[in-house]
Amino acid sequence: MKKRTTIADVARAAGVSMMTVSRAVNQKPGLNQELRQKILALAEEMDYRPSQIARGLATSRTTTVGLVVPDITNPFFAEIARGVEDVAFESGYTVFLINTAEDREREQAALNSLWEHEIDGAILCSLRLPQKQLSTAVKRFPAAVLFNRELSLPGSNIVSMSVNDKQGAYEAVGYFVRQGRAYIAFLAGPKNSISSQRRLEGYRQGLMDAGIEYNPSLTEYCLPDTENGYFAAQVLLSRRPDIDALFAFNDLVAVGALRACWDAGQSVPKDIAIIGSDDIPLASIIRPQLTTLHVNLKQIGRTAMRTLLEIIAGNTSHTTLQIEPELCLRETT
Amino acid sequence: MKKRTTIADVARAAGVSMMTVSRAVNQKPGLNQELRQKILALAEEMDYRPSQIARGLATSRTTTVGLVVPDITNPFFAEIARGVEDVAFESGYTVFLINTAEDREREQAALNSLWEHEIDGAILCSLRLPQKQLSTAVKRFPAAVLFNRELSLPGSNIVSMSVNDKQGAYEAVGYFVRQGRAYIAFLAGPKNSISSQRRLEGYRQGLMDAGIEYNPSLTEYCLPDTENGYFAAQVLLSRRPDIDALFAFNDLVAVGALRACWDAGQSVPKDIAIIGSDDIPLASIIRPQLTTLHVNLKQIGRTAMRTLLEIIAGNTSHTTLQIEPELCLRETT
DNA sequence: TTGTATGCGTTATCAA
DNA sequence: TTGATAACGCATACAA
Repeated sequence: MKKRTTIADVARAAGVSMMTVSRAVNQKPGLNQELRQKILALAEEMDYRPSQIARGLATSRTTTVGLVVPDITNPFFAEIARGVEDVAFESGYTVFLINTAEDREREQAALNSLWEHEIDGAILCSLRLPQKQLSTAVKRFPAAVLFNRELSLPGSNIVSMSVNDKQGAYEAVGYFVRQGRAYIAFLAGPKNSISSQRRLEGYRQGLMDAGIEYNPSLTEYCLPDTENGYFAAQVLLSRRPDIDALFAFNDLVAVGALRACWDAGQSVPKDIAIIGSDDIPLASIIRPQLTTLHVNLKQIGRTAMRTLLEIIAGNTSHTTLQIEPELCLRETT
Repeated sequence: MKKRTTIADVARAAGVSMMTVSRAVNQKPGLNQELRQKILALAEEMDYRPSQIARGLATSRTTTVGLVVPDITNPFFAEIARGVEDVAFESGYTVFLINTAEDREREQAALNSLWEHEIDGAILCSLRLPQKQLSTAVKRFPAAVLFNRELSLPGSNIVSMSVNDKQGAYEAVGYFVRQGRAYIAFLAGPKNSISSQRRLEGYRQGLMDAGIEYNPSLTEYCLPDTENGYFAAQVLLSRRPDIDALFAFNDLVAVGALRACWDAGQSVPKDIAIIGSDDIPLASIIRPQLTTLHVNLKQIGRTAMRTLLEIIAGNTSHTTLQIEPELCLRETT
């Protein structure tokens, strides 16, 4: 590894002071044009790159942000991450990625780590941490965007972004009801997930408005992947063979459920209709294509990062953002 | 945002010098046991966390690593990223994630950015940058692991990890031949991909050893996703309706090809057999399940990060690592 | 328009 | 076993 060229090296070579080099490099005004050009050329030639570490210490801005997700192998978060990183990159920011694996201790550790690294802001997705711990952790950051998790705090450096899960679930149930389905099951995802709780609300509301009584035996929790969706659906189907519709926590779970229906000899959508959530790429790759609640995930990521940049810049326009899912009809309903 | 507690604050509160606090916090020897405990308790109580920025400036170690991938949305890289991050997290490292979108300028910018942030090491996946630029960029890092890209350099701070793409392709072709297939096509992925070139070699070698002449009209390049795999397969099928086997750059492309076969009225595997690459989760989710070249992606990520840590620690055990893919027979052959 | 002094929070080095 | 001082590379505040 080569030793870094420092601002002092460039200054010496150019026969000027460090400050002059600093001004040239940072596009600051108050500096002769040709001198600026000369310094810039020299810096380029000497392969000079400012140390963000030193700069961070001097300015307490690090041009880094943190992105915390449960699991980057979940396409839902991968899409969001891509959107976040795209905008960050365009804006000169670098993003720390941390997976929490749905584990609270890891969440806490992630937050601590990001804090130690003095990030300029954080985008926190689907955190499970209790309100109090989350609150104190978030307050340490100059800026934060919370995705799928509310947090009412004084101060304008936090904004919450959420998918309207309740409304989405409500619409899914409504669609089933209009199809004449009567035994509507809910594969609820992780029990401590906020999204799951919200969808349960929408699900129950939907049933109620249709005059159907809520029955807990039609709800089953599971980890949000295909395999666990499959098992949970099996449990559901053996407990309640009369199920004729199934709303799933996400598309991964929905696909698992689809397999379970097949293996149980049920035809989809004839015997059982299925609606997933999120519209990840998989939803339109598999056959039958999955009816699902569509949201533009990459766009959500982009918006989250843009919002974070606004907070950092001190122009917080809003304190909460709601994304409305859209029922996308395909072949499983 | 609260102001950070510094080591000076703790030192003042404890009535000792900053160095003593530093020694306590960093588990360094030469310090009275009860004093150490007292300081640690105080630090905890005062919510003190060392600034990695300041520490980085003082030690020129930042406990950060960079991970560069073409696209985190591609499950292949998401799985690897998860493995990398898991090990990094266990080891107290935080990882910068950057997507290059298969774009050389972005690759170069990514490498520059990571360098500015003075990462301790980098894991670079499937870079497209020309040898020379890659070489000078990589030399700036204290340590680097190159995945699916060779680079022979003096110095022992670089190791290359590769999937044996050539062998994998060779085996896929061999399997087709043993099945009695004669018109074996290759959906080659991105033209400037190293993996693609290697697989082409294995593909040609496989044909040659079977006494089949290589014909360029049976090879088609495409971006490595399902949609582009679909289109490329259509091109292939209309140009050569006699195709009876198809080896794909990756599973995403293979699934696209599967659809194209169906839409062309071809039955899989009866009329056309398909073998994918990588064995991403999708491969066993779709029906028919995809025959593919299996590699343990998460494990690759873990190994990459462990290797990087070894280099950083100065115990480089090897300079190249080869991963052997394993033909995993499922329902498309 | 350019330069000088100072500090950011931490650790290395040397001294006590 | 503990502490004082310098240094890491850069930018801010102020001076020339």
